[in-house]
Amino acid sequence: MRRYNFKDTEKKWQEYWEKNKSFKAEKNKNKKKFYCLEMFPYPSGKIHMGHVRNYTIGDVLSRYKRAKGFNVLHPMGWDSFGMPAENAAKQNNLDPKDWTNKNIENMKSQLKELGLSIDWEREISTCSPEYYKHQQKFFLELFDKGLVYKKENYVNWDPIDKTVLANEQVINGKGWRSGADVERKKLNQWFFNITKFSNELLEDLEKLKQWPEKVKTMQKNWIGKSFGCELEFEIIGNPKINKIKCFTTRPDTLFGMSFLAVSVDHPIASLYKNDNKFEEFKIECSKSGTTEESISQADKLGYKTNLFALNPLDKTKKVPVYFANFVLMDYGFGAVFGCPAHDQRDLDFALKYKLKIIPVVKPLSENKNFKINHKAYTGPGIIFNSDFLNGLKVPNESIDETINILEKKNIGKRKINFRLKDWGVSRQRYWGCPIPIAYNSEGELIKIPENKLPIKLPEKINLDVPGNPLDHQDDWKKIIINNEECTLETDTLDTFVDSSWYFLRFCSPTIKDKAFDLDDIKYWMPVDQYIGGVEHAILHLLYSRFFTKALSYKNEDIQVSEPFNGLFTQGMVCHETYKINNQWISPEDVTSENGRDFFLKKDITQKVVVGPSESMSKSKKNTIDPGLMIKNYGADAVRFFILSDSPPEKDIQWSEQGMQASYKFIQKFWALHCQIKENFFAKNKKLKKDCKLNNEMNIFTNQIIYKINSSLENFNYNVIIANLHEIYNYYYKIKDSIDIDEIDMRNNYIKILKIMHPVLPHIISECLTDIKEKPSISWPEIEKKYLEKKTVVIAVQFDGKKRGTIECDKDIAEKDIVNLIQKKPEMGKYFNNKKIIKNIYVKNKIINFILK
RNA sequence: GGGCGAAUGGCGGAACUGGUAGACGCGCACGACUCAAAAUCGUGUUUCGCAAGAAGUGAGAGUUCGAUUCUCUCUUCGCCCA
Repeated sequence: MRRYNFKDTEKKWQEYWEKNKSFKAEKNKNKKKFYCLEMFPYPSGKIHMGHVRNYTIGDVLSRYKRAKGFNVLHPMGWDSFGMPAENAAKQNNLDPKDWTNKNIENMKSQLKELGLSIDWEREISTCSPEYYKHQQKFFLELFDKGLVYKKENYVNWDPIDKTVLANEQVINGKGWRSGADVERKKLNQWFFNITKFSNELLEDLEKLKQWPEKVKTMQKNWIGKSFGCELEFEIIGNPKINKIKCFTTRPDTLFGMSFLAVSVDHPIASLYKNDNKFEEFKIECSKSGTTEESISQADKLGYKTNLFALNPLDKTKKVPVYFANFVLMDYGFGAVFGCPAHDQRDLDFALKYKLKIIPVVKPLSENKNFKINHKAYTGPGIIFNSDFLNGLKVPNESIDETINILEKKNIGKRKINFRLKDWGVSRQRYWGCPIPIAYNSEGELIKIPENKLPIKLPEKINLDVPGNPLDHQDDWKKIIINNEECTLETDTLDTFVDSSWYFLRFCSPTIKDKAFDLDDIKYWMPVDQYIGGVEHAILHLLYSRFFTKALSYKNEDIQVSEPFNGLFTQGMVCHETYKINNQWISPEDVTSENGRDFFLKKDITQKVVVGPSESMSKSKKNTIDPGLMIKNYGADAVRFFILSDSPPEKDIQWSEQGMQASYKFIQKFWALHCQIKENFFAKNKKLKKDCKLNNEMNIFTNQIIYKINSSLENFNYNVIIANLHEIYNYYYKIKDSIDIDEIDMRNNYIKILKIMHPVLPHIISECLTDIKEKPSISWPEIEKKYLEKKTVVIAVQFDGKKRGTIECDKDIAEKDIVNLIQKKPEMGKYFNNKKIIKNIYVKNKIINFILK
């Protein structure tokens, strides 16, 4: 027996797959397709463990589906535009393109070392003009459909990256990439009209049966549909303004109104242009970001105007008008009425500025002296203190009935409002897809004509300039359109645009004149299984859904309404954190003898402080390099470990011990294979008959195929690993047995190898060819007769408590098993002096005696 | 503050539609091999108990012949939104 050499063997099979184009996907309408897609990576330089987990999960599924006879499309590409390239290039005086392409080459070879069953002929890269030229066409197509527009608005400005961030890219008031405090700034920006599809994006979530509920809920909340009404308030105090419009979901609390709050960006702000104190207030407000979150966390600030608003239901009541920092211009109409008694935010504001607090909803248990102190009442109840609304039940009856009244009086209108805002796609960066728009000398907007596309990025330019480097490219910016000299738009597109349609491009990756072939997407789309991190649950998935809908909007040729039929979100890879003197230390520099106390490798007198296990990140230095692991243990062992231990949707702890155990499994399995080969596959052996263990082996094999099969269908990949251990344990037990028929063993063992193949493709391919089998896999059929047992072990309960088990024939009748148990001496003590009131018998599982 | 989810040995985790809790792995203990160690192999490993046995799936209740699984209350943790 030779030791298993994973280095040579894995290389051999990777070359074999490449040479034989084993994973090439070709459209074949006679075959059922399966499109398996993992979220494509950003080419940052090296692959990380998150990639290993993501792509291993997808690879196991792809190989399984291929074995099952599906025509599998399993492509890979690169999300290659974006800031890190630009920053790295600036720091090291490189070209972003060179930096990116070098990273792609490196990561591609790393992915190949993992033994992934990818059709590399379909590789795409979003920074290539071959890709983004189609994106520019889409931009113009969406422009023509009225789904793209330009407007001036406040943006989240990242002062470090010097770019605009979408609301969802602002986390806790900081830029998601740079971590800088986000500022408010007014800019002219390009937008995609995603809100046009708000309702569709919400309703179509229902169609996505194979998506995690969690993700659907997150999207639902993000879209944020709310039912309410719009209201007009009469304003007095300044003849230039007589009305302000509001949106509210609680019109039934209108009699509790004690102020009206408007955004500092509201049109009426123009009345206070020369008011220094107002300008100061405005600056104060702009210090917090524009997200709902940062606004809600900021102190409630107000600026009292000389205006008053009349309560539309009782015009004898007037309330002051404030500018307030918690009112957003782009939600509703930038104005809200304040009802302190029933909204905590309004209450905080009212307490601060000593405004009236009038309760108008009381819980059923309270009387009409119900008072509000420091906690707003938002629960159900009954309307009071409200004239003709009194007695309405909150919330169902009161809201609806109030809107009816408002509509009748012509004061308000029923309205549905969405939290979702249009998608700002302008970025003031170089390394992104240029927007195919120019401006003529009058500043008019000109679409770039088809024959001038693509607008390619200029190469080898100076990036070390403030703001957008493209602004400084005077030669590049000049373009002649219809004999007129125009200036190119210098904004580039948000990289989320690049990833909003790449799954379509994979269907026709090399076609030149269009983004995809209709027939190709008709065959391959939608993606049957999409796999990626839950961190993209909102942004990327919502944008991709929008983009798909935008393309099929006014275009009957495209019948895809949802891009991803199935979605699986995998958990993160975590590792303990280490510190010395409050400095993070990499696991590579740490050593331990007992697994409890850790020391610095190069100086073992220095004790390392062990912190909690957290998701691997460069900043905490708790990363493990997959390249190194593959080098030390082999791809099969790494794949095996990353799937073991935890269910794929949950976080997994990386452990060196676990990694080593996986490596040992590979070695042990090879040793077992060699023994089985010698004992059962040698030519000079003779066949035997009536072997005792045949039946047992057949039962084991077919049961384990059944188990692995259902685990594969349900993403219970950690259970599959446990099953592979069981396979080893069982076959190790019978490997030298003389009580097994050779032909039977051979058949069973080949089946076993086949079901192990998706997880461990290299060693299993080697085992198969080693016993003269083909390395291409067809999934073994289950022989049902072996799933049905002849005898079963039944649990025996007395008064619901298990007291023992009994082996008997399958499907035994109730009276027979009762007889059998009563005759058993060890059961006697449970029956003594007691009467059987009844017994509950569940066939082949359990019998329960109720005694008295 | 709201929504969603989770809690099972020393650890990661199994358990089909309510029916034998703890599969599988790690760790640990003992043993074999060895001059010795590592590696490897064998045995054991929920807790209490010498044992027979009893208890046991975050806490408490409920439904049921029977609950890790269903219902309610609570505690803790995680994620998302605010």
